[in-house]
Amino acid sequence: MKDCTQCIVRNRAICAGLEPDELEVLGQLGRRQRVAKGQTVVWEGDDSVVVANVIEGVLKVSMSISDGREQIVGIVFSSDFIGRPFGQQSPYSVTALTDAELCIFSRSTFDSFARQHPELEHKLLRRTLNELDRAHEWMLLLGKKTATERIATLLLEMSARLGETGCSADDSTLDAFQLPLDRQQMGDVLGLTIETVSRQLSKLKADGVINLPDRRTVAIQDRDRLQDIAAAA
Amino acid sequence: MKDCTQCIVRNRAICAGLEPDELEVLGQLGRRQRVAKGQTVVWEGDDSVVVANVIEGVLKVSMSISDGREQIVGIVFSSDFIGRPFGQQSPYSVTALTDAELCIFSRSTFDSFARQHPELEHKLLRRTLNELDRAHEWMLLLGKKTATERIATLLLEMSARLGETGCSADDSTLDAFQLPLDRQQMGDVLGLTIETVSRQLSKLKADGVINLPDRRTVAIQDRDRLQDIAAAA
DNA sequence: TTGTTTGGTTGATCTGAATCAAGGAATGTT
DNA sequence: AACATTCCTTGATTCAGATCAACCAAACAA
Repeated sequence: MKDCTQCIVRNRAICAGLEPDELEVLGQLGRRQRVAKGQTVVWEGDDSVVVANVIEGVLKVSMSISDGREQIVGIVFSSDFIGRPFGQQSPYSVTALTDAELCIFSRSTFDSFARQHPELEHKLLRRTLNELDRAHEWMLLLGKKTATERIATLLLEMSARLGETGCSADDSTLDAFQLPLDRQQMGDVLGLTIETVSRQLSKLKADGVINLPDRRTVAIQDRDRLQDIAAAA
Repeated sequence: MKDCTQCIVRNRAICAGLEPDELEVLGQLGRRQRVAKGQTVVWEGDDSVVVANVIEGVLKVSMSISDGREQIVGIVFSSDFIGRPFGQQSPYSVTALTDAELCIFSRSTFDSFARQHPELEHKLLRRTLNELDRAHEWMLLLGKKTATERIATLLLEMSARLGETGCSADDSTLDAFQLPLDRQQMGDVLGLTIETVSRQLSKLKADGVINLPDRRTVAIQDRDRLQDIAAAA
């Protein structure tokens, strides 16, 4: 990798806060890699050989049962971190939902660099704590929410996360956006089938809460109502 | 607190690995506190004022929806860490399932101590990564597993975690143990109702996979079969 | 243009778990 | 011992979401 100082996720990824000389060293350890939509970069159960920063694109983190049932346990965006540091095996797979660009490190190399740079470990800790919070939210959704509530929650979450740019000012929650997920994947995040997802979306559209100009785009028409539905109010 | 070096979770809690002088300082910052079964030590949505190590006992970590639906998102045992460091608010409640003893720190005090002790943050990071792995496992369970599979998974998990003592040698998965949860709480962990939990337990008993000598105790009769059920094999 | 494929919708039916409803068995109280 | 109370089990019924089954529409290929 040439120059981390020019990286577009420089201020949002875990590398933020490193001193120029440290960044220089880290830059030498990583390499940029493009991955095509659909490509899997980490396999569940395999040795955890790489970790990475997401520079561009959206990826899914998923786990599955032997008979093929799959649960998406996370969706990762630009500037997020992927992979399982400090662990022998990766408990999940990571697959690109869109074409993506990553900044990849060998896991063991990254581990030892991190151990020598407390600031980096601190960033990673905060990030992991946030992810854990999100996982807990999702457990509440999967354990207790109805299909409508789940769909509403997902749409609001996607709207918020696709709107995050890191530039504090315009962390505008988007009212119209492209879903990086197809219906099957939405089902796999929400613990629902493709048909239920489709029906619930149609219902929200019929009720005037959202609009669906085409397969992949969602336009939120009545955010307050969507929020009420998501919160079961 | 008098003397951390005598603490029974000394070698398993995040304080493990601190130098004697650091441990001395940390000891001054914390205080021991007993909590009775049923008592809540952290409230969802409140300012995150305390964090703690669990010295003795079992606690639940839970989140809820305004209408009262509750999901248990974690169960915490002796030597585990509770609370949300580096965060303004606690996203969950923590409630004692048995009488318990904690080693409590003010959150802000703990945060700054941690920032000055990379070794501690590293321990906390590893612990948080493990918890995240467990949360992901549970998302798979909540999103995709059947009632029987969920019960089987819970019993195996409780057997394993109650068996962990930190002494590497006897991390024996227990074949008989006392559940720290009642039926309602089992339902709240598994995303099931009390009736379904009861029926599935009765079924496993009828099939000779487990025995239920009394309300709270479980004896695993056929661990292989239980594992097959949990893994959907 | 006409197939073909892929992804999405909608309808009909089924089913696993929820809900509703009684009891029963421990545990605690007077 | 008699009575609550709490917790659990079991049965009957219902229902939200799964499954099964067509069909539709956009994207692509020939």
